[in-house]
Amino acid sequence: MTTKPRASMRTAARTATPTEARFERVQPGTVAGSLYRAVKRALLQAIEHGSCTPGSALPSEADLARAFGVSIGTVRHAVDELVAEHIVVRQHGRGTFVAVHNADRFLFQFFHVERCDGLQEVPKVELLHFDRARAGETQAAALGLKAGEPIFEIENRLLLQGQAVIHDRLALPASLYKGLTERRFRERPSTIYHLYQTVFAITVTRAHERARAVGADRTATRILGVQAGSPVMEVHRTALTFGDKPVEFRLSTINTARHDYVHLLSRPV
Amino acid sequence: MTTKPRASMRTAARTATPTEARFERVQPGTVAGSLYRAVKRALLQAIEHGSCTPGSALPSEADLARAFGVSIGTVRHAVDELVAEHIVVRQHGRGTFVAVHNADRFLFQFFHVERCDGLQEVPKVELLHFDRARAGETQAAALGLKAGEPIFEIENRLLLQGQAVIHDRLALPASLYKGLTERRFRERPSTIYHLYQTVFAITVTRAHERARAVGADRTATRILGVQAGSPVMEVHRTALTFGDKPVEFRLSTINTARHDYVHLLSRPV
DNA sequence: AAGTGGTCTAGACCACCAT
DNA sequence: TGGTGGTCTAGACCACTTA
Repeated sequence: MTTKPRASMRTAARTATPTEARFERVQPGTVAGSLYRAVKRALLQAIEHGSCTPGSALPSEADLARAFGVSIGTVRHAVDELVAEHIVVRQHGRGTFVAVHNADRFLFQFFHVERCDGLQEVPKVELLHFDRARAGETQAAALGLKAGEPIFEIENRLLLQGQAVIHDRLALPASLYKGLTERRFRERPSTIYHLYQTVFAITVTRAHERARAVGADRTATRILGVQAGSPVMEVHRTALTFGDKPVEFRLSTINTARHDYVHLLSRPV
Repeated sequence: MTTKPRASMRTAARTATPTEARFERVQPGTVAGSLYRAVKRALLQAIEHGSCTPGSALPSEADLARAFGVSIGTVRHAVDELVAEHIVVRQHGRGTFVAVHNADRFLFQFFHVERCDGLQEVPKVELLHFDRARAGETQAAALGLKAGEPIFEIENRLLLQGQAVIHDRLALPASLYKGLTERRFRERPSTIYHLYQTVFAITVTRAHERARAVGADRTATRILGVQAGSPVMEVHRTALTFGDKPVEFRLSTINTARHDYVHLLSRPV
């Protein structure tokens, strides 16, 4: 396919390389025929399979180019796409790092409720319930399981400005979160997605949500303090990891009396 | 955008005249210091000021590089960003075209209501009311006007699968849409944003929405056929053109009994 | 066959960060 | 000062569309 003879190039000594990943020369794959896509795939594999852990630096672009046997421009093209997908983060003068799920990222990418006047705030999360259960129809469908397969079921109440605004019911496939306990969940140091990422090597990369307006049921009145039957928003979120594999289903009930669900159509570049 | 946006694009490109824009050599500007940003600004100016009209082809990348006195790689970097912002569309082997607001783009970028089972459909729009009015507080704030400034107020009912699902109330600054008449609005050949673009040279580039759940009022019951007080979604949308200038405010009431408001968090690349 | 965008190379120099 | 990403060049060849 390529005219250039790719002479065997020994991978450079990686004594200074901060990750453990070993990269080999790439050829344009058959699936997505371009070289930069092959490089991207290789980097994704390394991140997905734990050779490059969240927060660690990738090898420098020059090193990657040498290791893969491609030019720097090709490496940059691949990394550009990973940056656009929030998989890695570039820092001028420092390096390129595997993105970490911290509070900022959660607020920016995965949390869309704010006060009517536009005030944004990281929600305070109260754990209400933690249990093992079996997937119902909806949960199973969203998670790609069969009904009855084991899941963790977790209930949270989210507070904004000290007020209960959101009731979340999470469903996690038990097979993906082996060893998860209530204590471990409760004592996580950061966001829930940070817990998934650091303890279970599950990185949430994308999600999709479907929202509708419903009347508040008993549960909503009890947990959010709204009147029975009063209008609240109900959001079904499925969170995905690499390869669009579902790793969390979340049913949220939002009291939109003093808060809005915000949606930006086409972000600026 | 699961279907092919090709056909419409193709027609548009064939009928439109090639661009008349004349480009001069660029220097790295003082605002955003890089050369490719200067190229991007120049292209945006040309599009915004009508030298490159919607549907027409940009000069080829080689020509742009010559005209601007930069290398092709620099031109591509600039165009890459315009593509990411949906300002232009590349077509391999044909050229790069100023994006047209057609039904496909509307569905893909600006319409987020679909049937619970995931069925997407271009809504049928019924005009209910068309009038000149004066901006209220909310409308003025969203549009960057003073309360009382003249606007067009337009009411639509949107049908999906033959059922009334959405009630839209649009507010347009009268100063931006001089000569707009009910007839012109009613007899538009395509989407509303296509009308803005072709007749008033207003291209909607982005929008932001704020959604909440409310009880259906008299108007909602009359127009959507829902029970008084039943939960419906209310969405405030502000549509923006270049430079984030607001050009439309839209208040939507959505009957979410059989339809969902959909939100994709982080699109794939 | 001619023209377009898509990929890729093999460098260069600059801006930024840490030491 | 050395290493990183950010920008830019001046080409080459490939894939695709149209005439």
